[in-house]
Amino acid sequence: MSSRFQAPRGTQDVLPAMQPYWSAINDAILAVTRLYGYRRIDTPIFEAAALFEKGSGDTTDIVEKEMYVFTDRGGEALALTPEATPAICRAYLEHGMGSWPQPVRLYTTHPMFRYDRPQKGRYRQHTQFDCEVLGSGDPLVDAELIGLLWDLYRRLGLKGLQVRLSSIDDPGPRRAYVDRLKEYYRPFLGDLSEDSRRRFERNPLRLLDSKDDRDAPYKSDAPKLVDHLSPPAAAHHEAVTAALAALDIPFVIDPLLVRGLDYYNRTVFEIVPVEDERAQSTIGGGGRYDGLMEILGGPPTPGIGFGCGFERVILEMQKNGVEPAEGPQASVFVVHRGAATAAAALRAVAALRAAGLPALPGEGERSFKSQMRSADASGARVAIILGEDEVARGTAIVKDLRGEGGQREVPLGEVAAAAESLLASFG
RNA sequence: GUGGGCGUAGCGUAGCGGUUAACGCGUCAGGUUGUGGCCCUGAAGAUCGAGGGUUCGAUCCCCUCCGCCCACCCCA
Repeated sequence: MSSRFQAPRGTQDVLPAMQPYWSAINDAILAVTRLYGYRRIDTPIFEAAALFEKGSGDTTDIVEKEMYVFTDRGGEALALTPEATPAICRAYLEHGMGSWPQPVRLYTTHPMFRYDRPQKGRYRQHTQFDCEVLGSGDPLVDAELIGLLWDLYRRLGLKGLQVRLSSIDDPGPRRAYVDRLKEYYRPFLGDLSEDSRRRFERNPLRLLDSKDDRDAPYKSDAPKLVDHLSPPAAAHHEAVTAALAALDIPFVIDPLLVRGLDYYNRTVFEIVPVEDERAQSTIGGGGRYDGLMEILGGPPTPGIGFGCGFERVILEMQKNGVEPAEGPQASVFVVHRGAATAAAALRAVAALRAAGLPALPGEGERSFKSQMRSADASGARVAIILGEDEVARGTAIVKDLRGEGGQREVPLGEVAAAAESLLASFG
């Protein structure tokens, strides 16, 4: 057992039984992106490692300790994509999308790789639905983007979700705020948790996000970034909240919301189940990144985007009791027995499929009983039975598997038509 | 990376320091002459996660590793 191969840690097989969830999400994505005017883009599974080191920020956890980096045979330093935004921005610059009509709305679904300790809702390979709007700094775009994601969840039947919104200002004013925050915390440094002391040096904004009880007393009185925004960022934030209100999207301002990527400015948001205390429950999040294109060597180009994890959305769907319909099953099962019937069975199955009916052949070596059991297990509603006697007569039996099991004999050439009319009679 | 819990056939479980490790579901095969769903019978299927140690003897005790789960960190 365990000496056999297993899927690598933190990865999983998506078995047939789970595929309806994936299809439901993909269908909903297709519908919603079409309605909102987003066009699909697919970027490579791996990119230059430096793209993420520069783009995501080389002090972020994603880059510092979670990236799958490797050197290929040509000596290139590559990384399995840990997040989509830098890759899509790279594509924007590489293909001159700046000369397309602005803004450019793009989406993708893409596997993401992060070398993290797996737990529920967190995997080393996961799949994200990702949307980016490039070339617009309009706050209405922020609201529209959030609205798209909200719409998606609604279509998937998710309830009890909440948008958490904040603004982390622009880099200059944010630095000023961070200084003020550090001044506030400096006198208490000795009382803080070890983690928070580390944050004080490396990422002071995270101080506000601490879950350690020792830090709690200081959090409430700390100056909040949203309350001290620079005038342009404040106006932007106001406009976003007004737009969300106009769209009837319920949201709360969460001053403690800090996202873990360096490139964010102004709008940041997450969508979470309201009554879920689990740590890994965020099912979508993103923000604005007006400075990223320049970091990547391009012209100043504002942008905003989000990532949404399929696996977590599925967990949420299950929690909500959403059960996507199974895909199409065989509706006709062709039972046959004996060497002389093999060719007729093949032709019957082919004729059924040609008529658009999902059809499955039985295994001619097995008994009729066994094949009929298979027919039942397959979910088929009609069985075609080809015994040696029938084939010799040039006929086949068409049997109703739903009710009492009535059957009739028809000429071989009429099998598909007979099955079709029987299926039609079921309504 | 840190701390804690867990790991018995495909799935869900029982079990005990000592004869052939049990049950349900599932799978396969039968239940008379060529026919499903219910029912009955039978069979296959587990080196009791892996490796090492303690012991006369370990699935059950100890160590290491692997994996899963939970929390932290962080994130989708």
